[in-house]
Amino acid sequence: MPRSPILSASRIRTAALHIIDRDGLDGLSMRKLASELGVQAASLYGHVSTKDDLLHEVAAGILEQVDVSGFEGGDWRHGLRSCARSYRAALAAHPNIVPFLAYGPAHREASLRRLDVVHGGLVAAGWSRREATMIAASLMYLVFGAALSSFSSGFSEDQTFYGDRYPNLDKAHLLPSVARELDHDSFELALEALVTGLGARAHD
Amino acid sequence: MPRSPILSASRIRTAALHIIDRDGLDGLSMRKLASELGVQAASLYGHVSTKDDLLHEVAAGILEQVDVSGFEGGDWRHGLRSCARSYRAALAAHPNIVPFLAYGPAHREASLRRLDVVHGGLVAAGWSRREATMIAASLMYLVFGAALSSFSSGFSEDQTFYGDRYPNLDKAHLLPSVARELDHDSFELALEALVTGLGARAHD
DNA sequence: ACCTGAACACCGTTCAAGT
DNA sequence: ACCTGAACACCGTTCAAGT
Repeated sequence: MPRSPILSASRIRTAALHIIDRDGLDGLSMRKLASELGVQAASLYGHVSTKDDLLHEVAAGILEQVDVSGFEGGDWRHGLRSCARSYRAALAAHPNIVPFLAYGPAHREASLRRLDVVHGGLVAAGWSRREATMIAASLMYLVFGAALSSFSSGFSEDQTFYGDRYPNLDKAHLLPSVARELDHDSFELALEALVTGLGARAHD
Repeated sequence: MPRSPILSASRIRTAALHIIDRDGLDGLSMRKLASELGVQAASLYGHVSTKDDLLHEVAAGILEQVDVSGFEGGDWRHGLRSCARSYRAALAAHPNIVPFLAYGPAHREASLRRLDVVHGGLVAAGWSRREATMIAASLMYLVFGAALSSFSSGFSEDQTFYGDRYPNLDKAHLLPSVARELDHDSFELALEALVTGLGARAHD
C-alpha cells in the first residue's frame, strides 16, 4: 500500500523513451511500458491520455534539446551550421523515434518555435521571407534525411552479403563501424555544400 | 467455386499500396487488406510470407521507378540533379510509405543497385571513392528529408491556429495549398545549392 | 492448389471496482 | 487519489480442415 504515487507523467515519458531506444518504435507497447514500471497497463491512462499523445510528449522533450541560439550573432552561415549540428545531434541520440518525429513536425509547438527563430535570423541577415522559408526547409530536409536514412543503420557486418553484385561500391564503406564516421562526414559535406551554394546567391 | 485463383502476389501488393496511400501506413492491416480483396486474412499467407515482407516488396516496386540513367552522359551535375528529382518524384507519389522506405534502405537490393550506379558515375567524373560515397549519402539525405519532413504535410488550414505566437514566420507560407509549391521550390533550392557547393570543390 | 474457421498470443483503451 | 481486473474490439500469424 504505497502512500505516494508510483507513477508520474515524467517517469512514464522517461521509461517510454528508454524502451524506444532499446527496442525500437514498434517495440513500445503500453503493456510492456506498464510492466517495466511495475504497474498494470490501465494505470497509465491516469497520467497519459493516449499512446499517441505520450509519443508527442516524448518527441517534444527531444526537440527541446535543439539549440537555435547560433542565429543570435547575426551571421546566418554560423546560425545555419550550429543549428543543423545541434538538431542532428538531438535526433542521432534517439534514432528510433525519428520516423515519428518527422511525421507532422509542423504541428508541434516546440518545432514551430525553433522554426520561427531560424526564419527570423535569416530575414535579419537579408534574405527575403520566402527565401528564409525555403532555406529553413532545406535545413530540415538535410537534418531529417541524415537522421533517418542514415548510412550506419542497415548495413550488414557480413561483407560477403554484398558479393560482387555492386562493382562500383566501395565495400569497405559498407561496414557499420566505418559507416558511423562516414555518416558524420557526409552530413558535414552536405551542410558545407549547402551553405556554400546558398552563399553564391546571398544578399551580403 | 472459382476455378482460377482470386489472389496473386501482385494483386496483393497493388491493394496494399492503395490502402497505404489512402489510410496511411498504420491503416494497413492484413485483415483489412484481405477484406478489400474479398478474402479471409489467412488466405494472404499463401502468397505472402509476412506483413513485413509484403511491405518490402511494395517498397521495392516504388524504388524500381527511380531513374538513375542521368549519370550515363558523364556529367555528374546532370546525373545528380536528374536522379534526385526522379527519386523525389517516386517518393512523393506515395508519401505514406516513406517512413518504412527510409528504414534500412541499405539492405534493399533495388536500393543498392541504384546506389552502385550513382557511385560509379561520380567516380567516373573524377571524384574519389570516398567522396563519391559521401555525395551519394548527401543526395539520399536530401531526397528522404524532402519526402518525409515535407512542409505540405502537417500544416493547418486554420490560420488562427498559429495565432501571433510566431512573429517571424510568414503565415501565408503555412497554408497547405501554398506549402506544396513551397516544398517543390525548397527542394530545388537545396539541390541547386548542393550541386553548386560541391562544384566549389570539384576536380574538373 | 487454394481458401476458410477457429484459435493463439498479442495490441490500445475503457470502466466499474477496490484501497 | 491512485491503481487493478476484466472486458471490448482489434492486431499478425498458424494450422487443421474443407473444396
